[in-house]
Amino acid sequence: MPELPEVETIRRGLERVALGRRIASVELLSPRSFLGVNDDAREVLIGAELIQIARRGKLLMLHLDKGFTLMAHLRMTGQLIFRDGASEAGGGYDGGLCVTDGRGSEPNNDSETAGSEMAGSDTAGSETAGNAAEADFGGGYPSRSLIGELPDRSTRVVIAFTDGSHLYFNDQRRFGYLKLIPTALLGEDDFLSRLGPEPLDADFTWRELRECLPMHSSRPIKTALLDQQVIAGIGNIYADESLFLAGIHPARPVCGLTVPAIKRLHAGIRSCLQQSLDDGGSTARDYVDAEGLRGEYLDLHAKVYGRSGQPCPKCGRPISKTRLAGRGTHFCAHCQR
DNA sequence: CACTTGACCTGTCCGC
DNA sequence: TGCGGACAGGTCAAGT
Repeated sequence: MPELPEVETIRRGLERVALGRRIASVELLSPRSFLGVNDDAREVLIGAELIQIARRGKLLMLHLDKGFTLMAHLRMTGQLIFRDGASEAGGGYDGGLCVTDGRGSEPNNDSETAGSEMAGSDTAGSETAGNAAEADFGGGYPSRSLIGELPDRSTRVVIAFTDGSHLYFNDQRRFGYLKLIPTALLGEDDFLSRLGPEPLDADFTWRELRECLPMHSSRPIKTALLDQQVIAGIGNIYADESLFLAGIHPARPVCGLTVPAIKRLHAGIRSCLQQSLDDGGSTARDYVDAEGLRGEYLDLHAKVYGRSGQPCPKCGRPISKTRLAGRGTHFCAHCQR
């Protein structure tokens, strides 16, 4: 589940490999995964250069020249995967409107696009999985799509660049989306404009945390942490992890938090996010070895998440699991009060 | 008003 | 073996 560290990892990866590329075509295999597409979209997208990649919370913003921005929210199962040139041409899609350069947008593309992808100019030997090219990159929900052949059945949008490279938006469950909006209107986006502070910013102090928390509310601290309007970027995994590090019970009311507890929580949030970021989130590199995708991801990043019944790393008592605000919640009943 | 639950979606895992 | 159901969780909408 891509949370702040994973999304930031993707931002850095795409910045490294995709910046400066120019869009040749965009194919919507799942139109619902791409918001804000209208008659003007084609004109905006085709020929646009990717000039900057920013992040706010779990939201990625791919800034294009021409004054437009492609927002990407991966939600649960989203992935952004960049492949440098020589990828298998996109044929046999199951439909959907298709914004391409050569011809108009054709709702039916079966035979049309089959061979239309310009044969890569620098098609080398090109290995598939295992030995990814230097410029390949993938991040998001850990699945084999990160290293497998693309497009695959969870591919929703394919962005082809003029140099033959591709950016794939994959999303098994279609919760995520791409959204095209004028950069000048970013501030009016409902979700973006209401996001809380960035927990990894240098000026996010414990006082800042106290300020953004609803200190008079009796709602459980965990649900406050999950609220993107309170703090941006924390999801279920890092909420559980932060609270464990801070020794705070997830159901504890916000109004019951003392200053020392808030300081511990502040430290816990920052350290688990930073730690995960240092580990590179969950990117394709973690999965080159194939076996045990899930296990490795959780081993790397979780002390309590997904470990119910296993011994608490602090006291050795078994980790508990309950439901809070409809979410699986993992904690140590002894260490977290 | 404050908080909880359901819907969205699809792949995986478990039990019968 | 096959099938049904529970489960996973980010966010919004609806419900309590």
